[in-house]
Order: sequence, then C-alpha cells, then structure tokens
Amino acid sequence: MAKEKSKDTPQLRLKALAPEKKAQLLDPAEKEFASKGFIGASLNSILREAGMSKGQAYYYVENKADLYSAVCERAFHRLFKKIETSEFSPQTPEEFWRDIQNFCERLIVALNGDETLSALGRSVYDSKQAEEALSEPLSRLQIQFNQWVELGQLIGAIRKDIPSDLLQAILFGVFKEIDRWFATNLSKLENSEAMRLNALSLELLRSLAEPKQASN
Amino acid sequence: MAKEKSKDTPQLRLKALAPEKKAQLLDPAEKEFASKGFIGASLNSILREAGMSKGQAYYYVENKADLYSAVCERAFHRLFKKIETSEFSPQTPEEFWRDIQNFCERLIVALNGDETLSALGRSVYDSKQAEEALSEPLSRLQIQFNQWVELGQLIGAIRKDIPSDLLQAILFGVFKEIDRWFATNLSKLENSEAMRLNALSLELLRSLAEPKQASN
DNA sequence: GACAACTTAGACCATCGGTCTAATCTTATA
DNA sequence: TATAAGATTAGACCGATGGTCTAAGTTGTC
Repeated sequence: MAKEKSKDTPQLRLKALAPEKKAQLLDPAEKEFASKGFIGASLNSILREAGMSKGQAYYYVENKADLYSAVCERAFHRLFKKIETSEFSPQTPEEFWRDIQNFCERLIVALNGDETLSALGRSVYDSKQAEEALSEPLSRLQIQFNQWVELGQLIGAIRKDIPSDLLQAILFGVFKEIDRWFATNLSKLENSEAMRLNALSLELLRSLAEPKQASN
Repeated sequence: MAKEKSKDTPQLRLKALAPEKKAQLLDPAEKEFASKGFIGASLNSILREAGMSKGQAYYYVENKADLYSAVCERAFHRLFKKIETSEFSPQTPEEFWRDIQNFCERLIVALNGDETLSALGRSVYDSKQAEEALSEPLSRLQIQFNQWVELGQLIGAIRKDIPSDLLQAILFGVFKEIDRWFATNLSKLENSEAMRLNALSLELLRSLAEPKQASN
C-alpha cells in the first residue's frame, strides 16, 4: 500500500500523466486522425512523429480505438469550453427553437475557428469502427440529446409520433450531410448565399422535428 | 493481331469471363462483403473460399476495391431486374409522389426478399473507402436521381430553393438512417406499427423535398 | 513442333495493429 | 546507502493484411 493502489489500467495512467507528456502523444495523434480518418491513420506513424516507443504508448492506451477515443475526448472538452453552454429552459416552442438556433450558431462559430477540430469531428463518419470507438462519449451525447427531445416534446415543440431514437438518427443524419456539404462547398459560396442556406438548413431540421400541424 | 487485340485490363478480362467462373470468385466475395463490410472482409479469406490463387484473382481484378465494385455492380443488376422500373412520367405533384411511393414499395419488397443484397447495400455505409470504391456506379445513380429531381421541380413537386446536390445528400442521408433503423428494429416491431412508420418515413422524405408552401 | 500470347501459382513484400520480455529507472524501506 | 519492489520503457517479434512479381503452365496458331 505504497501510494493509492496505483493506476492499473492504461486509461487511468493516461489521465494521471503530466499534460505536456500527454500532449506529446495526443497532439500528433489528433493531427493524424483528423487528416487521415480513424482507419487511414497509422499508429506507427503517430508514434514516430511523437518520438515514442510502442511499449510506452501501449502503457497509456489500450489500442488504436482507445487512442482515438482519448484524442476525441480531449478535443470535445476543448469545444465545450468554447461553447460555454448557457441555460436552457424554454417554456414555449418559440423559445425552444430560438435556443436551439442559438446553440447551433455558437457551435458553428466554434467549429469554423478550429479546422483540426472539425476535421476530427467529421472523422467519426469515416467508418463504423470509428463510431464504435467513440460509443461511450457518443452515448453521453445521446443522453443529453434525448433530454432536449423530451423537453421539446413536453412543451409541444417536438413531435411525438416517431420513436425518439429514429427521430434522433434522422436529425443526426441530416445534420451530418449538411455539415459535409458545407465542408466541401463553403469556399465556392457567396457569403449571402451561405447565410441563406445556413438558415434554411436549420428550418429544415425544425420542420422535421416539429409536430405535423405546424404552429407557424 | 490474333484475335481482337485481346483484353488488357483486369476489368475487361473479368467481363469476358465465363459466368460460372466469374461466379466462382464473386459469390464468395459477395458473401464476405455482405457479412463483414468492405474493410472487414478479408481478401485472402475470399480467395481461400473461392479456391483461387492470388495471381488468378488479380488477373481479373485490380484490387480489393475493384472486386467490391464488381460484386456490387452484379448485385445491382440483380436488384434492377427484380424491380423492373415501369414508366415514370408524372404530370402533377400528386402523380409524382404516387410514382415515387410506388417505386419505394417495390424497392423495399425486393430488398426484403434478398437479405444478402440488402446487407451488401448497407455495407456501403461501412466506410468512406467503400463509398469511394463505388464512386462510379454511385455517380450513375446520382445522375438518374437528378433527372427525377429536375422533373419534380419542373412540375412543382420539388422545391427549388436548395442546391440539388445538397437536397440529394439530405434525402439520401435520411433514407440511409431510416433504412438502418428498420434493419435493426424491424424484428421488435408490431406489424401495424411497422407499416405506420414506413408510411410516415415516406411522408417525411416528401415533406423535406416539397416546396415550402405545401400543396396539401 | 515451335513460338507467342494468355493464364496461373504462390513465394515474397512492406505495413498494419498488437504482444511480450528483458532492461532500466524510481521509489521506499531497512 | 543498499537493496528489493514496482513503475516505466524499448523494440524485437507476431500473425494477418492487401498487393507485387516471376517463373511455370496452358492454349492457340502457323
């Protein structure tokens, strides 16, 4: 009983690591994952870049998926610090959608200011394996999302005739495609057109989620 | 100039191959791709199953992606023979959406009758690499799709305020998520509920694509 | 039968993610 | 301060992957 039982899983060891050393591994990993995707990224190449031996890396990380997860988790926190989510307790559908719009706008601003972060985010679509690697943080996101949906349903802002996981999948799907499209086409767009489409996209999501007999 | 200049690319050689021999390679490949996805499928394992040497396979196929593409192409033809697309020349939005619904129904029936085919279809979502491997047939599909969209726009069945590739991405995305959801949840569903959701899904797609001031 | 083209087998390659062991470095206690 | 115990590190090694290459076998033609 020397210290505190000591850390005996890679994850705990990584968490207890000095920030600079953690960065020594996670920075090159983030760059590689963001640019090559989960599957395309080479572990060996990351380690070479990090100047780190395999034994060392695998002492702090269980496998490739675990490393990816650690990288995303860190990036996720970075994003959340930028967004600083404010209170969210709408009483009417109008308020609900205003708050959602507000949130989306801040999200977009935050992502636009950090290309690596948004590329990393997009890497989740890369493959099923990437999604599985993030199943834990993603399920946390999903819980959060479901709370919003339930709240929205409570105040009549969101339809109740679709199973919420199906609705969620659809909304995420649409969001994903819009994100993808903007990522590839933004540069070719006039500013005004971009803003119009942005607003339109949100309306689209709203029209999907709202009860059928729309309130406007 | 012995024969006809002979086939000097793997693709042409494969196309000229006797059907049974083609099947000897493509059948095991289809099974593997459908069950393991593009990335998860093992080429070596396919060849073992097919009783075919590497040299032989690579004589008829350029690489893994090319094999996947050949498999999908063949499956695609199989699907189309089942669907037997009828004429499609609606004059009004109502007719347009009736025809679309008709098509979707036949598509669903065809897919339900061929589990391997639908699993193979779903394998496209497996990874970006899978999608890239099918870029050629997919772009043909896209052209077809765009013709429908243009026709729909002409007769006022489809909105014109969204770039058609964005609209297409969104519709595909929604379709994909619905397909996925049904693939995992169908068994748990009551028959009547399944039918209700099915109809609702189509309505959803329609509401996304229709001009904003809906006609009904 | 000879020559050329087509076809096939499978050894071989670099790279992949991952494992394992032996060495080293740290720390705590006697 | 010596030593034992634990934490950490290096990197050889592993099986499997997709892909290449060459030498042999097969086929068709004159």
